[in-house]
Amino acid sequence: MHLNGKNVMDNITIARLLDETAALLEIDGQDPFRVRSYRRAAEAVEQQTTQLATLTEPDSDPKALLAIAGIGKGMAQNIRDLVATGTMPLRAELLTKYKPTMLELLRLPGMGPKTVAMLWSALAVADIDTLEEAAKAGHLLKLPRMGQKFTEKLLKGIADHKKNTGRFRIDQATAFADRISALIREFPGIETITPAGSLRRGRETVGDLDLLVTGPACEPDVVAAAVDHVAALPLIDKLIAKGQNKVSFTLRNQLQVDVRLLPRASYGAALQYFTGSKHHNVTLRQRAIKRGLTLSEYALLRVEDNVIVAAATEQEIYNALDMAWIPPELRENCGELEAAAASFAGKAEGGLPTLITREDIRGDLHMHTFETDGACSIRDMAEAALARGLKYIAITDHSKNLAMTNGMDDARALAHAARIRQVNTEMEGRITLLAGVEVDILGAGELDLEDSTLAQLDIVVASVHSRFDQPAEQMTDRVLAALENPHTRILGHPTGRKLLRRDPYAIHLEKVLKRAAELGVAVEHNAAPARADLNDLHLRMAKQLGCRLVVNTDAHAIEDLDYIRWGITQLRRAWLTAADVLNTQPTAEALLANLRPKP
DNA sequence: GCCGTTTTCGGCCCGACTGTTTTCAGTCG
Repeated sequence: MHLNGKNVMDNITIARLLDETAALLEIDGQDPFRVRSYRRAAEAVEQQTTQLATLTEPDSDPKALLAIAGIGKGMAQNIRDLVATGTMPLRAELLTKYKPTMLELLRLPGMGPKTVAMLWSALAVADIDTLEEAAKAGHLLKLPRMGQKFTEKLLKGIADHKKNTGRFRIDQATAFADRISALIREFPGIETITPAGSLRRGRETVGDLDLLVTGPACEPDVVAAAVDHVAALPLIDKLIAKGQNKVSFTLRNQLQVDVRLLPRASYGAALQYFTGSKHHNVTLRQRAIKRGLTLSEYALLRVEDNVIVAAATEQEIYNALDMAWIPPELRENCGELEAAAASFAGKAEGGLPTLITREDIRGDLHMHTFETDGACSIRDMAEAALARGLKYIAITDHSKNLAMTNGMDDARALAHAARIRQVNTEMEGRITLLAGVEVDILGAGELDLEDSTLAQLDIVVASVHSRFDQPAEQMTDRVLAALENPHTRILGHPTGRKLLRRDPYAIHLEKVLKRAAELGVAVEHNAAPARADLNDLHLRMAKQLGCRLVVNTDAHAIEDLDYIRWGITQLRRAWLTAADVLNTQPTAEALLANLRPKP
C-alpha cells in the first residue's frame, strides 16, 4: 500500500504476520493464552478501517493503537516494529528455529501445532512434499500416536489440499445447503434445518457448511437412526466423522459439510453456538461466567445448581445475559455485544442499529437489456422490478468501448433512452424508469460518450472495464479523473473486485471514496456475488468518509434482480441502516434530488 | 500478551470426535 508516496505495510499484511507469529508460537509450545492474544490482535487489526501504518508515525497520537481492543503495550510495539522494519523481534527469532513452510502443514486436516512440532523434531519435516514422502515411506508409523489410519488420512488430506478449491461463494454454498437440506428432510421426524456458521452470518465466502437439524427424530434416545440417514446421503463423497449427534463429510467439489442433530429444547442454544463467530461466542461465554452462568450448545446453565436458565431460543439466551438479540450478520465480536447490552438497558446511545432490510430497497440503478449484453427487454425488466416491489429502476446499458457487449455509440444511447422513456409512459406510474448508461472510463479517465449525450440521461454510471493489469496509481488516477466529469452520478463497481478470482485491479480505494464523497458522486456496491465489489470493511470505510452509497444488482436478466439479497447481507454486516443507502429513497424524484445535481 | 463494576495479578470458553489408547492427547469448530 502507498501512503504519501511511501510504500507502507497495510492492515491485511500486519494481521497476516501477527497470525503467522501466533501459529509459530503454538508450534513452539508456548502459553496458549499468549498465542490467543496474537490471534485476537490479528483479527482486531483486520477489522480496522483506518490504516495502522498512519498511527505509527512519530507525530501521531501514541495512544491511538492502544485504544483498539486486544492491542496493549506489547502488541503496539510489535505493530510499530512491523511497519518500520517489515518484521518484529519475536517473529524473527521464531523463524530461526522453524521454517515458514510449516505454516502450510497446519492447513492439512488433522494437523495441529503439536503434530507439526513433532514431525519437525523427529523427522525434520517442514513442508508438504517432504511430509508426503515420509508418509508414503511409512516413516510416520514409528512415531507415537501415529498409525496406519492416520497415515492414510493424511495422504488423502494432502491430495485434497493440492487440488484444493478453497472457499465457496455464499450463493453457491446456499444452493448446496438447500439441496442437502431437502435430502435430510426426507427422514421422518426432522422438522427444521437451519444453515448456521458463516453462511448464517452472511460472510461473502464460506469455508464449510454448518447445518443444524432438529425435530422429534433428534431427541437423544432416537437420534442414532437420523444420524445414520445423514451419514448415508447419496451426495457424500467422503465421510469424515460420524458421532452421536454429528456427521461431517465432503462433497465431490471438496466443500465440507458439518451436520448436527440436536433436540428441540436446546434449539436456541445450538443455533447461537453454531452460528458463531468463534470470537463472538468466546466473549459471550466470558460474559456468562461473570454472571455465574455457563453457556454451551445445549443450554445456558446456572453454575451453582445446573438449572437451565435459557435454551429454546436465541432471544432468551441473549436476554438472560442482559442483551438484546443480535442479528447474525453482526456477530463478529466487533462491538455488537456492547451495543446489544446498551440496547437491552434501554440506553439511547450506542445501541444496536436498525439494520437495512431487503424491503427498504426501493430502486435499482444499474441493469442491462438485450440492447447490449442483457437477456431481456426494457419492459421485461420493468415488470420484474415491479413484481419485486421496486418503485424505480435505471436502465444502464453499456457504451461503445465495450464492443464485445455490443456497446452503444452516442446515437444508439439516445435512441435507447427514448425507448426507455416510452416504456416509462406505458407503465402508467406503477414504476418509474430512469434512462441511463453504464459508460466506460477510458485510459486517462475520460468517458467514452459525448458530454452532450450524457447531459440528456438521468443516470450515468461510470465504470472501469479494462486494463486491470495497470499499476494501482494509474488505475486510481483514472477513476479519480472520471469522478471529476460533472455528468458522473454513480461510480460503478469501484474496485472491479471479482470474488475468488485473482485479478481484481488494485486501487487506492480510500482516496477514491474521499473524492467521491466530496463531489457527491454515489458509490455503487455491486450486489451480485460473482462481482461482489465492496466488502463490509470497505462499506464501513465509505460510511465513515461520508460517501453516498447505492446497492445495485447490475442485472443482465430478470432473476439477477434477486442478487439484491446478497448485497443487503453485506450492507448489514457493515452495520448500515436504510438511511445510509440512497436507493432506499421512496420515489425516483427523491432519489434524483439526493444524487449529484446535473450540470 | 491482554485485561479489570471481584482490577496490576491471576485469570483467560466449551464440548465432541478420532486414533491409538486402556484413560487420553490432539484437533476441530
